[in-house]
Amino acid sequence: MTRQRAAILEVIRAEPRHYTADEIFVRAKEILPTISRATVYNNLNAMAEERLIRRICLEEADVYDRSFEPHAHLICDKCGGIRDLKLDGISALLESEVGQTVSSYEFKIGYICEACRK
Amino acid sequence: MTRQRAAILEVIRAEPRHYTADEIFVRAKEILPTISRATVYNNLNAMAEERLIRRICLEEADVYDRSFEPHAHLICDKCGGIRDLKLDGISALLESEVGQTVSSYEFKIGYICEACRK
DNA sequence: AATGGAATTAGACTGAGTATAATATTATTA
DNA sequence: TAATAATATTATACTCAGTCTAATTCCATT
Repeated sequence: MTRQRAAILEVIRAEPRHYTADEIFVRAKEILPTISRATVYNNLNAMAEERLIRRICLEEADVYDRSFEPHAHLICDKCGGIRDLKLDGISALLESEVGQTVSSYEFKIGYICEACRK
Repeated sequence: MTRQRAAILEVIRAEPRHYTADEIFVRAKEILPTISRATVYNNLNAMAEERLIRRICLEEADVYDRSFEPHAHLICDKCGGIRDLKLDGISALLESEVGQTVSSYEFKIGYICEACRK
């Protein structure tokens, strides 16, 4: 665990929200001013590969989830805000319907968030 | 329905596989040699908006689905191949767990396809 | 045939993400 | 501790999917 990776993880896990690579870069720079953009991208890719964090692919840019723990994402059609949603029963459903080992999944659900419904 | 949009739809619906915007551009050019890349992107965006087709966001580039009909996508971790999967019971599960109207969803499931398992 | 609105075209532009080559750090061995 | 090897970081150039723009073409309506 290099200082750079620690800083990146610190940023990702500081708040529940989901950051883009560039937001993480800017915030990590506040902790480690010499950190390079490439290092941020490298580590995000490596950590996603190692299943330490999860990449969520959105329209504009990818964002990152603080853990790999499987859950769905509610994405507001209006403001683009993301909310985590633990879906009980999804594993059983998947297992029975897919009929073979599922390595991971990404489940994005469109809706209108409370703030935007007002 | 312009000739351009018709050509794009013809390409998308010619085969069950999922094409990138650029692949659609190349194939649409065979039908309508003067078609422009911008037109392909414009129409794909418009048709996705109108829920005529569906955009699937993959690592490399987005691909398009011939219909908007809700279903999940099995994506092979090795070769990247996509297979459609109709998941019965997902609507009921979503309705009960989300607790409000779901406008659409995108469900990508990682697995190893039959060909790659051999 | 003339008018006006909408779609298309060509090509310049943007920016998220990648590749590269040089440098710095850490681990290993003697 | 010093020398060596292996790995990670840095800075920056680069790529390329997708967007933007301004000029042109198409098509419906009168």
